[in-house]
Amino acid sequence: MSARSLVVESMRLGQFMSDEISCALHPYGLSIQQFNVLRILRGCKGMPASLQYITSRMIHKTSNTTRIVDRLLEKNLVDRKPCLENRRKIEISITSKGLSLLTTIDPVIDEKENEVASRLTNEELATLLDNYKKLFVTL
Amino acid sequence: MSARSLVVESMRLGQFMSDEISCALHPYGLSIQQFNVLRILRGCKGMPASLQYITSRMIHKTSNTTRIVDRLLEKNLVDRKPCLENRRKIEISITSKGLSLLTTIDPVIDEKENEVASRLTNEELATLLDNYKKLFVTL
DNA sequence: ATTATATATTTGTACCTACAACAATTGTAA
DNA sequence: TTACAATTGTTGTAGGTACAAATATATAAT
Repeated sequence: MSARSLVVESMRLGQFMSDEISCALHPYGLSIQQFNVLRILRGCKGMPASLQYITSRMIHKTSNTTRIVDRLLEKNLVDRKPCLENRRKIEISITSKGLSLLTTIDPVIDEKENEVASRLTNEELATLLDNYKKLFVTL
Repeated sequence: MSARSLVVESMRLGQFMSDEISCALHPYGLSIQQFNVLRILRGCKGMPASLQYITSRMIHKTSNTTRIVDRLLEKNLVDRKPCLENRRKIEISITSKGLSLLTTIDPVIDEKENEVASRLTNEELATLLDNYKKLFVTL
């Protein structure tokens, strides 16, 4: 019985977290996936990233990165250039507009994350993350 | 820092669970949402359910139940009749074909759920579910 | 050089989610 | 009764997920 609860409640919790973040992002016109791609690109610190690299860092591995990047392009939040060394690749980088949007959003998301995490003590949180590791590979 | 991990890893875990179940359902041509609706209807034990009732039991509350039921209808896994007492409502029930499909799938899902749950001890599992309750309302 | 294989991205399709607008029906209150 | 609000379900649209096939380029093998 609790095997089923584990599966169902884990899905519900994931959905809950996703809803919390999506909701906080809504005023900025970003989906959670678009936001994630922007944060991945910021993490590259000036180095452009290939689509393949971005995909490997996303939560939904089978998500279609091409089309998510397309939407960020339309909003001028990212740049996209063919890679000269390897013409199969394209180089994606975050624009200054993208960076400044992230700077605006950062504190909102931080607060949301802290608000949720504050429902657990530090010990409970550590135990939870530890149990996650036993359940699945968390790169 | 671990506030962010909590949010991200919870989303990842939810995705992992969802993938595991989706994958097990794939040979039977059911999506996880379609499967969920069938299980909800079986739980009604002969009583028909309204779309509203089904929606209230689903993991994704904003999911479009009309269209998910449409697909189950096409496969003759559910029935759909107007409600005579309240003509705004419709009555959905699982067919015998739907019931026997569930009977086939049940052991496959049970095994998958047990396999995942076996990675934790009973005590760890209880603690995990307990922490879930602190994080969000699990009806 | 030609062929085969691997890599990197794009495109297509079915289904789902989120949100909003709409239509029909029912309930309520002046 | 008429008007207004609430309930129930449907439809439309944009974006996303999952899976598979297609395209282009690069690398390796013969």
